[in-house]
Amino acid sequence: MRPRTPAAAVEKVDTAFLETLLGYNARRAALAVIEEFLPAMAPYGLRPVEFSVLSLITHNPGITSRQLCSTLGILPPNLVGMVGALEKRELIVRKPHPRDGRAFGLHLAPAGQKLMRDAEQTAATLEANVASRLTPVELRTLIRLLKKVYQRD
Amino acid sequence: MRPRTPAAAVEKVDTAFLETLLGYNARRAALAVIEEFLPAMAPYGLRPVEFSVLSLITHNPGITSRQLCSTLGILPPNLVGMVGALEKRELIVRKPHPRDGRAFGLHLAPAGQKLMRDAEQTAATLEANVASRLTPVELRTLIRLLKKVYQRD
DNA sequence: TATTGTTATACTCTATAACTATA
DNA sequence: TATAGTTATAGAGTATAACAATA
Repeated sequence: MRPRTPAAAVEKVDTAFLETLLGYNARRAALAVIEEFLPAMAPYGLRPVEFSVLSLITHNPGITSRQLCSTLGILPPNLVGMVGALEKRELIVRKPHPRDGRAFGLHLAPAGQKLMRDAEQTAATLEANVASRLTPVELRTLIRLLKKVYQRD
Repeated sequence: MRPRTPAAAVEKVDTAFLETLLGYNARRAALAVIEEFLPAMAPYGLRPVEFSVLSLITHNPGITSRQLCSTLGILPPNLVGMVGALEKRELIVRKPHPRDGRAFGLHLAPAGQKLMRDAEQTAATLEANVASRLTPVELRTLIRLLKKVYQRD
């Protein structure tokens, strides 16, 4: 047996094991994309979750808070302040729900419509930039496989 | 033009646009995997980041806090408490760095070695379960593409 | 009885500024 | 002058319990 060098320094960090784990890689990739998303959405005053909420309202006018929560995995108490703030900024309006007196239907206000036209365009452009590290086929494959991971059947 | 139904209810939420965005899909997939990771690591008293830290120390004995931070994207002030707690649990030990008097080399203590043998085995098994939603080829492809996204060149 | 929206609150995670000791 | 580790602290994100109004 060769005597071990005591307390040797690490020159290059070996991440081989962590890189075999899907969770590690998915989290690092998500953080890398969000890191670019943050400054791109800052001019609109939107953080990622706020963008997601407004995007769902855009494509689902009349959606309720409850539906937003279950779709995005947000807890109801944590959505209250966000919806309130978006309403205060006059980006959305709350209308009575047609069939459920407890709920409100959320709709884009005119300012919100204008904002989201630009913001979704910016998001799509950003997507193209991030995707430039991949071929179009690779990006489609990546998104398809990610969906298989999180879409429970 | 057909008159719009005012304030109609949303029956099924349309997530088509968000699902075109890599960041949205990567975040959802990462959360889905971590959701399974949490209870699997709970018996070891490890949260995801603590597992990552211990795994890096396992495969890089003598690694410094600074190297852990830059590898995992953690800020130094947020690592101090974690390293202190792991040391207090006698999972790791800090030894003087051989060449840098400011730094410490982090090493697994005997209890940490035993814990990580089991924990990394559990992580690998969990990986196989999550991966059962994908074929082996799909999993390899997915991890390769995720690395392309977050590994800056 | 169950659900929607809400308040209050606590806990975790992440971020910034400033200090010390060593390089 | 720059860097490793640290302290204190602030902010963002996420969690549970409990309530009023409505289903």
